[in-house]
Amino acid sequence: MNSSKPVRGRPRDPAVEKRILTAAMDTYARTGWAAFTMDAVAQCSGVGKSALYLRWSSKEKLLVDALEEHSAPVLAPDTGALETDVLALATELLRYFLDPVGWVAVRVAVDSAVQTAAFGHIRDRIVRMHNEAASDMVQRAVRRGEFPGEEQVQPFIQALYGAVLMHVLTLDPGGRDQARDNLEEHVAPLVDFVLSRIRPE
Amino acid sequence: MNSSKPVRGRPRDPAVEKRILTAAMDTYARTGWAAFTMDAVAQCSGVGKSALYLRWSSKEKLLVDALEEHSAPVLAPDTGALETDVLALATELLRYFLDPVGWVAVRVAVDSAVQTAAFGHIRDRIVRMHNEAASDMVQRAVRRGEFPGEEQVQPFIQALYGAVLMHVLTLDPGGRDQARDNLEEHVAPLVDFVLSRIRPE
Amino acid sequence: MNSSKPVRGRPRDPAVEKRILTAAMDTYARTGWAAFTMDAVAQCSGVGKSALYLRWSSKEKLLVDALEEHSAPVLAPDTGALETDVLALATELLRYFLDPVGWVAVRVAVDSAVQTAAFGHIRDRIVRMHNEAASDMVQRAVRRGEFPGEEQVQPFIQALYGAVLMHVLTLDPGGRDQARDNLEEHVAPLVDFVLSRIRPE
Amino acid sequence: MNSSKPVRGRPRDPAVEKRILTAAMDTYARTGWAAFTMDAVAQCSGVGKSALYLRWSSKEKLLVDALEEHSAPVLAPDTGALETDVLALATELLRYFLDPVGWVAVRVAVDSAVQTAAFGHIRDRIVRMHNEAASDMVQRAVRRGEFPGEEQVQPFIQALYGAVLMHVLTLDPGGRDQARDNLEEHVAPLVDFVLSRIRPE
DNA sequence: ACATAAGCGAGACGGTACGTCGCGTCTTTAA
DNA sequence: TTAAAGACGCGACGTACCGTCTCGCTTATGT
Repeated sequence: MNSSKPVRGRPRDPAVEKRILTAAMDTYARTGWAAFTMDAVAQCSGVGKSALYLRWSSKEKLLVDALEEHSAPVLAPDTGALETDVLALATELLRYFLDPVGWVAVRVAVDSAVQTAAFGHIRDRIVRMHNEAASDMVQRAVRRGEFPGEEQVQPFIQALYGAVLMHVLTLDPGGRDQARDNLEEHVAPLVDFVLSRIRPE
Repeated sequence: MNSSKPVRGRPRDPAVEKRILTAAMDTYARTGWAAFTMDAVAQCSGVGKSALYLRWSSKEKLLVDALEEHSAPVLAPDTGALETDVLALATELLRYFLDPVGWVAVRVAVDSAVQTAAFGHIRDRIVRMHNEAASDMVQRAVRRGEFPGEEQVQPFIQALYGAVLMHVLTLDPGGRDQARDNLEEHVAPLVDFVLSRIRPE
Repeated sequence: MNSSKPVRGRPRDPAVEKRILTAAMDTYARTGWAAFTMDAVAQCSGVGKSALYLRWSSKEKLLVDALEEHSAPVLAPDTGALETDVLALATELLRYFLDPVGWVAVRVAVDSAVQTAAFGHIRDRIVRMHNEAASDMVQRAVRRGEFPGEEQVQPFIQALYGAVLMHVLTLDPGGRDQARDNLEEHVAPLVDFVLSRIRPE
Repeated sequence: MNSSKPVRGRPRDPAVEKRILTAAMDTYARTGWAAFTMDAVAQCSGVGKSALYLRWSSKEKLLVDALEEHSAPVLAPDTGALETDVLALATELLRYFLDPVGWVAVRVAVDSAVQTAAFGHIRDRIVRMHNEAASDMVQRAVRRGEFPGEEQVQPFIQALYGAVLMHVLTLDPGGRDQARDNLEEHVAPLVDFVLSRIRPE
């Protein structure tokens, strides 16, 4: 069925793509946006700049793809009960936000929320990616009768996500390190708060 | 007591400082980070680059100060009841996040959360600035017996702030415009949800 | 044999080099050292500053090369007799010193005579360039028996060059303009004097 | 009699002028034109920039005055005979050209020969300063009948000065050091050449 | 087999912003 | 009014990146 691409010329080396994305994440994670340079990524992945611009037309686009590639997108396992589902999701989310890779998603989403064209639809993809898992989870709870009404789904998700995000944002560098080793301890109060009044008293 | 600075040489013109900060916010708000240029700010404020670098050693530092200067830091009025206080605060917060100036605060906080030196303590300042108003508000509620316990203060604030932040993050450009004109409508569900967590059943 | 440079990457465009050198001389000649700006040269030659600094690490270096490139280095024609040779050389030299391009050579030689590193060997190149033609001329005269002894060659050349140089240095702006149109008239007395030193009585 | 200047306000400190001129020469001699900075001169002489610009309207003007102040202007002693006069003058001239202070004169003269207004009459002053001593010397010789005719005066002076100048210009750094310790040895051949045919055979 | 087409590493290129530094002026306090 | 200190507007410096462009070479397909 691949007769539809009668590729003439040398085919793209898939290894190159992989090397670039890895190098991109490495570079960003290690040195931050300021030193996230196309030349640096090229050098670090042993690739010419042509290979980069052949695939991504700008730095931003590359970063987003690198991000998407290297982020296990916060799975929300079906534990059978909302409470445990939420705890698992929040824990996973905290781990994600504390990881350089995960934090990039936040950064890009925040950046792209205000930018105009060519950068705007990136936020969509990131938001959607994260929303789906959470929505599924809540829908299951609704079906089980654990969650009051349809109209509180978005506020719930936004409060949950937002609480974890704000919690991370509030931590100082030392706190971040400490949190990485005690995920549940940091997450529990937030989950407790968000679930209170939903849980049958 | 001011013998410690016997003012040698020409003193810095405070008007210059003001003009720069205004021009900085203008430039950023109008053109975004990409076109937020030191030369542009200098030109637009009728100031030499020396005057800029005499006060701020980098673009980032300048932006942060401009931010702090020009952001009325989300006053939480004392309406006498937690419910109305929270609604007012959340509305103000939404307006703030939808404003270019306000969104910069988020951007910088997110950026600086992961960076190390020379950019790190900025997050502290921003976080602290926003935390104070909210904490005061909740403390008042605690005193009035409207708020259950001390240990839920931080989760409450983080959920409230986070929910508004996530809400803004979720909006597409069109939604942002629409939200600016219907602040309460967007804020109400979130406030309802968060407040229902602490309402006695 | 050219295996020593296997030409990796895009080769430098020789046309760029040429355009820069021309623009450099133009800029210098028109506006003098004060307005001889790297940005100006770049702009005027339709070239980025990168292309400039890729080849010359400083303004001075560029000027020197521009100089060398665009100075027909005072040819001393073989007329068959010392007297006419000297007159021709001196006339040519006067024209050269009165030309902005030529005077740069003097300026740079004088500057670099006292500077130490990174600017010093430039004087050598300029001096050597001018010395060769003159030495050839005198050697021919020595072979013809028109010039007394080997040991007077350097004093002779230095007196001849020096006399023309001092003559130009002595002229006021008006005099310079007038001299440009009457080269021989200005040169003749100097040549007469210098030649009379070696003429058999 | 000094009632004609009923100086109001604080009188100028003459020591300041002296300190500045000394610091100017020091700075130039040590570091060359590139590092000859108004701020540097001010700092090095313990003086504010105002004091500098109160007296000289530009860097160039200051340098010229510093130059004039600190250069014993090549005295040509009356030894009673042209030959010894010329030898003394040339020796003194060589010493002068080999001295940083003296070389500045050359540099400024060369620079100002091509520059337009505000810098041009400086060459006049320098040229005149040096011309007077030499002219006097030759006039004495003319009166004594040691020098042929009036019309050869300028060529003679220009050849003499020029020969010494070119000789210095031709020296490499090592040669300059060596010449400073053997002035006569370097000067003698030049003087011999210029004086030949004038001296009674 | 050999032309044609594309991928790829390397790095030149036109721009543009960076942060620094110097000029010559201005503005303060102290003498 | 001078003097020391240093802020100020301006503009060039030399560096670094962006995104594009050419090289020479490699690796495929199509004839």
